[in-house]
Amino acid sequence: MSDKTYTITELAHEFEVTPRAIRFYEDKGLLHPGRQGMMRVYARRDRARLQLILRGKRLGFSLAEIREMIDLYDVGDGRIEQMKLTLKRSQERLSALEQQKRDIDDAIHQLRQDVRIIDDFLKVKERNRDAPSFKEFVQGRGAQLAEVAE
Amino acid sequence: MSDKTYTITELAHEFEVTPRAIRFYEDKGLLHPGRQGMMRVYARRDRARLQLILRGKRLGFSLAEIREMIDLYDVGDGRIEQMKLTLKRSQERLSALEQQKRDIDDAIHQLRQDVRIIDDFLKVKERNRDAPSFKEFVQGRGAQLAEVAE
DNA sequence: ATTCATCTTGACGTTTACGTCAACGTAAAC
DNA sequence: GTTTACGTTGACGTAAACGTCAAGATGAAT
Repeated sequence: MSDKTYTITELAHEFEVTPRAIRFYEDKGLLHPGRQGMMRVYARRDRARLQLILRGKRLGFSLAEIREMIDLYDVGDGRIEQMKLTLKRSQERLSALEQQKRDIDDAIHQLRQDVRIIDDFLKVKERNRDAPSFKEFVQGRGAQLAEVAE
Repeated sequence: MSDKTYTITELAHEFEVTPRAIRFYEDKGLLHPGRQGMMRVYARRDRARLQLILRGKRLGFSLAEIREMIDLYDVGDGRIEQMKLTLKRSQERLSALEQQKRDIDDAIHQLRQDVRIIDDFLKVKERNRDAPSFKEFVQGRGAQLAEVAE
């Protein structure tokens, strides 16, 4: 059951990528769709993989890295040593992702702060045409704005 | 006070990039260090910018995107209309980052789950040489593993 | 039978983000 | 004064990730 299949353009439309890109992922070993004559046939599994690929891209990973990640799932019923290696690699990936999460949390935090400062400044200016300059306004609020702006 | 400066190789070592890369960022308008004769002189501000650039890269943004982000800080004391635009752009960036955060949270969640499954499986195997196959083991634990593996 | 839509496989082009020389300037060290 | 260390500007090379034709196969529609 649930043996639904997709053509390449169906998937392309659904995920807003070009068929060319999908074939390219196959060339690079990230997808292995079935064939029906010449045509590629994508199953549920391939769809799931494509989702993984695109999420990986959104997170800034290279196709080679994404391939490594996907290969972790291809353990099948390999030997135990192989699975231990997979486990180790997975844990390393996890650490990298957690680092990235810290990066993004920082970025969000700072950007929120800066957005707020600009917003506040604009509000002040609205009711007081000759309020302090932006630079004075920024000083003492310890934003990244003050560090990066000249 | 705090007018410390850096040479290009100092920064390169500190952040583990090549001088070539730093010059490249300048070519692309992401940095504007001072000069002392021929040589570039990097101040606190430039260092902060370089940090922003590298964090942006770790998050998978292109240099062009990072430049747009940095330019948001270059508002200076521009006209109010300009600052309103900056505010809007910043809020859009914020939305994008929040989307990315959801992506990464998902990825971390799933990877943790999968790591746990593999770990459990290996433990079972350790005390019971002819335990169920990995595929059977995975079934019914609803991991992504089951979807993506063939 | 032929037109049309959709697929296929090359093959070459393009953009991004640097790496890698080459040739030269400058300032301190011997 | 010349070697050494570090800087500079081109200019060309390259890997990744596709885009963009070109030329042909296939199956459904007219």
